[in-house]
Amino acid sequence: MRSENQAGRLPAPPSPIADDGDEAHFCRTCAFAGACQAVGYGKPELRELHCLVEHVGPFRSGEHVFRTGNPFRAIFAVRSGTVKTSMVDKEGREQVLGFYLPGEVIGLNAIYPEQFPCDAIALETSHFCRFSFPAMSALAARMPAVQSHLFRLLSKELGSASLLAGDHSADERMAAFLTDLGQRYATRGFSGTEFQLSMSRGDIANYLRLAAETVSRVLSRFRNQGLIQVEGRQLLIRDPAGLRHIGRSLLPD
Amino acid sequence: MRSENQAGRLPAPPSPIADDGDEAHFCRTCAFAGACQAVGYGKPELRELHCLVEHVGPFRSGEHVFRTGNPFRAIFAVRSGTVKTSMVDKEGREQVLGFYLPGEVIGLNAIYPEQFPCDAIALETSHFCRFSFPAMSALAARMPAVQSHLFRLLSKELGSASLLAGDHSADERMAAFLTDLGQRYATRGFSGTEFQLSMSRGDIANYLRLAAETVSRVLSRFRNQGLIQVEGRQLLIRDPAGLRHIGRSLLPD
DNA sequence: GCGCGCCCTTGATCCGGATCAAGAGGCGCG
DNA sequence: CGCGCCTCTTGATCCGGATCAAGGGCGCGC
Repeated sequence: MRSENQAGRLPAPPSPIADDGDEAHFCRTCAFAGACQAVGYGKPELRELHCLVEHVGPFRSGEHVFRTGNPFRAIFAVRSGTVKTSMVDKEGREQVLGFYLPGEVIGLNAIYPEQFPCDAIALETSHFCRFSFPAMSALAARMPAVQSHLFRLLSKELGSASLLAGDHSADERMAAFLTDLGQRYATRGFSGTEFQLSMSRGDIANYLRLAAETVSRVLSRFRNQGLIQVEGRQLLIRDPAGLRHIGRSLLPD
Repeated sequence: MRSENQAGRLPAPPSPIADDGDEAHFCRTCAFAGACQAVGYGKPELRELHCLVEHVGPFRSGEHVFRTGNPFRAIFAVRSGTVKTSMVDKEGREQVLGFYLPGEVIGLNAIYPEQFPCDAIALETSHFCRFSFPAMSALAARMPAVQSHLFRLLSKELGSASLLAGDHSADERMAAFLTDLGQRYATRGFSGTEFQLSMSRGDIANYLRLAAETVSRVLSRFRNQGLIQVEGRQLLIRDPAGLRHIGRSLLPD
């Protein structure tokens, strides 16, 4: 399990790290930024939200943030690094459920079963904000903005979960995956066209329900078609519109 | 679009209809029963929850409960009948997202986008309870039980959405589908082994990401193996354990 | 009653992606 | 430095399920 922290051969772009924030501004790129803005900076409620946060990490590549069956006590926002969530089915096969970038939230699917239904594994050295869920719920009851923000986070994840469900070709899946990743990086203020794939081909394949060989082949084909430039895990999207068009049936709008 | 309401050739079992309830008891099989029980019957809060409900229907087979793009104002609990939710992608292909039985809730994935991201279409004559979402949110802020119930509903749906995502054989999907349907009927107090499939083979196929022909073939095979008895849309599960075993990799526990 | 359309079933063929196989490149470690 | 492991790539073959095709049953409207 080598550390992904060191730069690779190529000059790596600055590592995506969510803005650290401070008492007054909190993390600007954080998934809860909206909730904070809604109540206005400096209000006592923001201080309360800020207080129930605990910074945890670093987790090195391969380390678990939580494990299947752990009692559910908190949700986590990614501060830096990348995480994958995955389930292991009864036959011992891993199922990658998703990848989470700085500013995104993991653990929401643990609310109902009251224990984590999946593992969360760091793909590179990562840091998190830990939000105690009981405290968060109590705060939500007093702050409508926080409550509706939680509802929206949950509902949003519902929407994205149904995306990878359809029956689509390997090309469509791959194109949509890369486009989506780029968009999410862009949303958080990083480059949406040039970034590191922090997960292995095997993880991508598993997530997209393809074989690792197929992922490799599709990436090669995209490279030959001039859609992307890819060397190891370093990716450059040369034709974002073309890529988006291939994956259009899986992508919103 | 013929009405599914009339009984078929076979003597149909009593049509699943969620208990109508009254001011004191509300719908016992309803998805919100838990929230009501949590605060105790007869309390003023229950009256409030009961008050924000509006009964709507009947919707005949093929009619829309809501359409993609409709502004989101309310969620719906199925009171009687069955609904499918589906999206139509940019190529005009339909994607069935789910089937909802009496007592289950539709519309949760509309919270984030603030408009319905899918269509909801009655598969047989159906009735609903309509919960105004703004009113529900306001109530949730005052009643922790309602709030946590909403969180749990959302989180639960997150869990089930990731089920059909994996790459599984047609047999596994079909077995898991039938087992799941049976379980859900059983949870609501109906027979879990004998019921009507209220959706067409085409809808099942679309939902499971299979061809309609494959669904037909798998059902025939299951019948020949003595796992089920099926005549048209009337289904009897003869070997629940066997069926569950085939679909085990998709099923919880 | 008769014909038409829809849903369902079953058979034949085809194809995308899985699987099997082999080899290359990089990295950590002894 | 050399070895072994792991990841990635590329080629060859295979298979499950899609697609194409045909036919039956039933409900409904004329």
